[in-house]
Amino acid sequence: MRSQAGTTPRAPRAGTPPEEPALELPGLVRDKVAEGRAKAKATRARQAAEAEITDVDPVARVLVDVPLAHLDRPFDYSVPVAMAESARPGVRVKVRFAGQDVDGFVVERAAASDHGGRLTPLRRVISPEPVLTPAVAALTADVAERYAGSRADVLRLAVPPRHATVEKAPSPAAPPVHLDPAAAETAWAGHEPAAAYLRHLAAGGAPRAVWHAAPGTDWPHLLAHAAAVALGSGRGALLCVPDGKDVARLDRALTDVLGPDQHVTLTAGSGPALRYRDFLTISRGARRVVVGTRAAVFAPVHDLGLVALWDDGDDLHAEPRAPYPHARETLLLRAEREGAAALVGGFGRTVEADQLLRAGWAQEMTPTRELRRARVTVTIAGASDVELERDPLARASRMPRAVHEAVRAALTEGPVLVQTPRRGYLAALACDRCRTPARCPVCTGPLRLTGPTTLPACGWCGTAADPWACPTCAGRGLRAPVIGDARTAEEIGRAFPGTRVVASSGDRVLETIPAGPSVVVATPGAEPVAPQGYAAVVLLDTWLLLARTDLRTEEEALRRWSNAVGLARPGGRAVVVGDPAEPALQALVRWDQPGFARREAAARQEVHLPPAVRLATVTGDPGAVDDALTLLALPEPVEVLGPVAAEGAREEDDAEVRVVIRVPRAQGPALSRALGELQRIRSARKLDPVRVQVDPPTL
DNA sequence: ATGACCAATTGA
DNA sequence: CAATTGGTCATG
Repeated sequence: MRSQAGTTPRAPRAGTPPEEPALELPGLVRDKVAEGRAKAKATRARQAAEAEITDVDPVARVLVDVPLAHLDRPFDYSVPVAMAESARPGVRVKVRFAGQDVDGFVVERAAASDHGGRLTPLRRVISPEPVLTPAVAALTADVAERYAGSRADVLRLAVPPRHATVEKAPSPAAPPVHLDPAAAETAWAGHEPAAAYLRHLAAGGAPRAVWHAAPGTDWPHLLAHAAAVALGSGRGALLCVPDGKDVARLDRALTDVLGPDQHVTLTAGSGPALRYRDFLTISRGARRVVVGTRAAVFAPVHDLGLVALWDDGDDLHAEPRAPYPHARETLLLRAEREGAAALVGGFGRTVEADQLLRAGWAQEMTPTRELRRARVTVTIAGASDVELERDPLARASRMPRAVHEAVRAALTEGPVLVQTPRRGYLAALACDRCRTPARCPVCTGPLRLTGPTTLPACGWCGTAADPWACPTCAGRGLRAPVIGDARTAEEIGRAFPGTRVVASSGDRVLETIPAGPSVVVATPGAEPVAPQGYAAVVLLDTWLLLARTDLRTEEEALRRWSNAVGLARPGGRAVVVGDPAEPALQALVRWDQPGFARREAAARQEVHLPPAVRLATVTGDPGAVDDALTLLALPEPVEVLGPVAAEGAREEDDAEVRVVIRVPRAQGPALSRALGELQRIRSARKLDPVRVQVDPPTL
């Protein structure tokens, strides 16, 4: 390769800067200078050999993969002629950065650089595949900013690792698709204003809705129809669900509605090769309908027309890796930036979704009164002591007679689902006679079993409860009230001899249920789907889900119950064992999760909790957190709570502390900016790291 | 991170 | 006075 003038290996002598040491320096220094010159000469020779710079757009802006927050911006490199074509925006490159070879993405090509000095040439284009589309590049910037995290971290979530073999294979285009425009409106009948929403979507619009599904709704089919409408408008669709089981359901529904080979599924389970293959299918535009779990929110869907999220209250939507983005927030940022329609649906309603309605960001979509009536009837069966004592059968199976009768009747029509809280879900103890939750006599904290052999002790202050006496009935016995699905299944088997009873929970989740009359005992979240829906759904021990002390206890319990009741068939029954005075249970009976969320939102506003306020935590060593607070330029008004010992920290060895920072909702972006700035300063000054979480899912 | 550079600090 | 250490700055 021919060298350019001024960059030839002979150039250094002529180009020597005036301040460079002259030749009469002592021997040692002269040797050093000579050595440095030889090195520079070699470098320039190498660069000259590789780096004749292209004429058109000779500058490549590159995001370098370094973990330092203050380097989180594009750097300019020159583009050698050999890479003029391949170094397109979106490709992976290798560049020299701060003396080392690092990976990066080209985000832009430009005619000139505003960088003063000489540009180093790109070292290598790793592959000409443009894996970071402009839309996703912009999204990663939004997400990093929102969560005060580094863009490199978000890019790692957004772009899967390369797999060279997979890249060689082409991605066949989807076959032509034939859609029935009326089918979607028929499927959505009964949810208002779905028809208007779908028409708007079909016409290329970007309507946004928070959707409350009627119980018994075959939601995968409705979402598949919505995706079909987006596809019919010449655009793509991205559907995000909590787990692999839901992906599988939606996968089947999409095949049903769109035919085969129109969509791609993305799950965490598939290996690196499959993951990259599916990613390429999407980034190359060979498929434009994508369904997946939270990792799919960054999928580079072409011409995105619709983003949909199912059951946004499920904690699986929260990414556990820094900077901890939530699928809901990422999708909504995406809908805004890419002008796509949005659909946030579920049997429940989160206060965050309610916030979208109150802010006027989205419209509400709910079942009509008629549809709700035609669907599932929910009743509460009180589990009063009296009833239990009179009814030995009920006592054995924790089922009041009313439940027993309902199950018996339903079994003649179809399968029955029994939801029972998970073993160890909360190892809080209760009196074995009257079932009053056992409380610490010192501080009224919940008594727990911390180990199989230890005495029950208070979960808050650690006081051992020995001896213990029930303040209600003076009983002396304690029991772990969570019986677990296996025991429950056994008990139900005895109560209904001749009925098939199967269990689904934890690591043994049933995909399908046996044909014919059967009782399925499942823990929350592990309920199998019955093809035609359940004839009856029973919720046992509802008080247990409410026994947690978490912020979202009630909302979360209602969500789990709603998801179980949602699996009932149209015309089915649901019977709930619990306290009829409990507001969450009343909301379930009335199928008024939106009303519950609205009241919950008001309550949170009063006590300054999200989403009425924007909240962030800063965690780390006491000194590091202290430094962080000094450096933080927080917006006003602001509340800083703590520092207090961080949760989960063991007493002696790692004494991490945490502060909670909250600001009015409108100051959220300012808080994110301040925290981002903090991380940049901290990283530039090499201070001890702190973990920043914006909107942590739990506190 | 890594390296360069400058300034203050330490040792002979 | 030179050698060393520590803080700051830039990385294209």
